[in-house]
Amino acid sequence: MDKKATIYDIAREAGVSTATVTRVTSGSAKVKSSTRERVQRIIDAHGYVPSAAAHALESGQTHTIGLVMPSITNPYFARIYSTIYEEATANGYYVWLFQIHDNDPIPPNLIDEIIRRRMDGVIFAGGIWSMERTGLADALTRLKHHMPVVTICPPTMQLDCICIHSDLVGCSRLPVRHLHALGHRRIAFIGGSMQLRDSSKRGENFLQELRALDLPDDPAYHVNCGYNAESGEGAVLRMLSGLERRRWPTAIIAFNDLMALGAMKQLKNMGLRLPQDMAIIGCDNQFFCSYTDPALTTVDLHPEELGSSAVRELLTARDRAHVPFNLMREATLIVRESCGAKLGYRKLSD
Amino acid sequence: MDKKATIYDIAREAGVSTATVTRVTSGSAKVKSSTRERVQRIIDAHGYVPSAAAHALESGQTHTIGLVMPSITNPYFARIYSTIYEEATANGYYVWLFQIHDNDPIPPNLIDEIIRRRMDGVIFAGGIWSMERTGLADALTRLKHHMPVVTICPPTMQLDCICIHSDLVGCSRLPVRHLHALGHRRIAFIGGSMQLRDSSKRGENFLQELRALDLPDDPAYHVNCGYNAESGEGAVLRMLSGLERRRWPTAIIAFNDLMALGAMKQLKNMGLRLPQDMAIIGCDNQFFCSYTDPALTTVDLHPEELGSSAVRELLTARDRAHVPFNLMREATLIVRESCGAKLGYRKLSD
DNA sequence: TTGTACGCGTTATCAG
DNA sequence: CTGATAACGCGTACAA
Repeated sequence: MDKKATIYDIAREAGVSTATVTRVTSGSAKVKSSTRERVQRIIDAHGYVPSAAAHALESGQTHTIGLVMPSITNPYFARIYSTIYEEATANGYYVWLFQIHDNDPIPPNLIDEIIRRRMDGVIFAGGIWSMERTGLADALTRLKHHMPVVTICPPTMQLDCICIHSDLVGCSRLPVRHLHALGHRRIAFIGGSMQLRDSSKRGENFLQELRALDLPDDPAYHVNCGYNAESGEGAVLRMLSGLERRRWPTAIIAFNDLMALGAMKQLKNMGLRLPQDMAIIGCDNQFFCSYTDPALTTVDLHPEELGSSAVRELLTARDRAHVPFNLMREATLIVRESCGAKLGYRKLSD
Repeated sequence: MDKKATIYDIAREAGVSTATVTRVTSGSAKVKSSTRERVQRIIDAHGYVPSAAAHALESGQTHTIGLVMPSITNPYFARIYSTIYEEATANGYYVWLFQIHDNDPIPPNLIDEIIRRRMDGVIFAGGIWSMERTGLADALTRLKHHMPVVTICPPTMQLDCICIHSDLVGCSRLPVRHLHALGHRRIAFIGGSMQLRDSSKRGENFLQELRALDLPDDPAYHVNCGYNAESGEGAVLRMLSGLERRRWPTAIIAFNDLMALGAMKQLKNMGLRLPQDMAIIGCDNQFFCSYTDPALTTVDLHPEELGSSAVRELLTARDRAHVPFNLMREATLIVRESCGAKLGYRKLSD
């Protein structure tokens, strides 16, 4: 951590101009090979590396894209981050991750920071619940003034930017149809922070699907809560203990796999056998789905593809006119054992 | 994305000098309040935010710390990242995450990038397996020339920097003693990429613990493999199918919870009851441990505390002489149900 | 309380 | 092939 050499030091020591040093470091222009070697030797001796700040100042580019999302402690977001990182790196960009907390407003100085750093673009990713976040719309508006913005979220708000999202309809339809085909009639839905019948696309779609199949649309079957394993436990407990046994649902669709995990634990604690007494479906196809007992049937939203598309759209956004648009990736049902489909199990329509 | 206003534009439009604009944005020095308001109005109108690059160039500080670690797709690292992020943010620093791939050498241009960006410090975190990574020592040496470096890893290599690590002895001792106290005598160890009896502290400690308790130290009980759930499945299958049933271990210690998860699945597939037929202990105390069936007994290495300590040490490193040292956080055994301790279950010493 | 002028480290342009 | 020099945007002495 001695005082670091600058391009001037290198130039002076090598007896050349700074321009020539740049020519060597950037590798591009023609330099007599003897000069190049001499300069390179000095560079190596000092461990000289050009400063990104000075370069950014001069070029106006930082080769950095910002990524704003909830904690990667949630493995769904970890997957999105990872894929964005890979795609960006492959294109010569670096990703800078900023975390926001669920239910908290977007910190205004976070937005400032992204602008201050003059990033070349930003991706906002967040589940449906965060889209109603205080300050989101303002944040995007400010950001859009400075750089291209891509969001990974349901197109429920008019965000006026490129929006890449998963298949919210399929995400509700697939599990409902699957359960219906297996003979289930009383199907419950737990999780999310949405108000069903209100703003949430996901909830709306679930209800719509139920109605399309002529299934009971009992408010007692909808538990509105968080989206982690603990909420899953609580949701099941609250729902079932508030219901006579004969009115219990025979299947539960969870907002995500985390909730399903909690729900399964609670159901087992209550002495229910899975999938015989209760079928369950999660969402996200997380790594642990194959390892639950029974293995969890779930919906894959293909977050990896959302992430890499987001990067590609962002990186090409500069060359296009600003035309906001939406892109959707279809959902896929991953059938495992938590509904009994593979056991040939079929619920009596009781 | 119009051309962005610079401090000059603001100054000109407000009829003041750039110095005054700085005084307003930095909020510090005395400015006549009428001037301040006028300038601020122009700033707001343009959405002007000073450039970090220019600032960094001028101040020599980026308020950025780099973090290099394996994919946060592994929830253990996700936890470390999150806590580092929080601690850094609380101190006015931002964290820039760089991912390295297991078993790959450290990409040299990654190191260049960190130096180029003139970060104020770097934290290297990585499990024991990555410490033998090609190029790690070189990378650290280069980096140390430019900025303070803190590593979160076992102090097995002479890295000559501040090293924060978890309790590798306790991490082996705790589970072995626990199982021993429950009556287990044949204890196996799966996972990691280490060569037991060789470089790995973790493996060494396990063997040492076995010997201290006079337990059989059978090479067939040590399966060297990866460290994810799939490896756990494979390890169990390979180990048990290579052994007559009467020689099977009665307990398995897994390198981490991921492996334990896979192991449990495989054990159940083979028709074993947990914990009656096989006890199992993981490591890391990940969120899913409470949700496995049976709930997984594990060791908590307190990665959160490692992370926040790392940040604190890094941020104060500049003010101290360069004295490399090690810091250790003790491990804790988290007893759940996968060994039967809570059921009062006690293995016959067969 | 405000303004002037220079340095921060690079790259690009233009001239040689 | 190489060198001089002007930006790039900001903060900070120093002066007024």
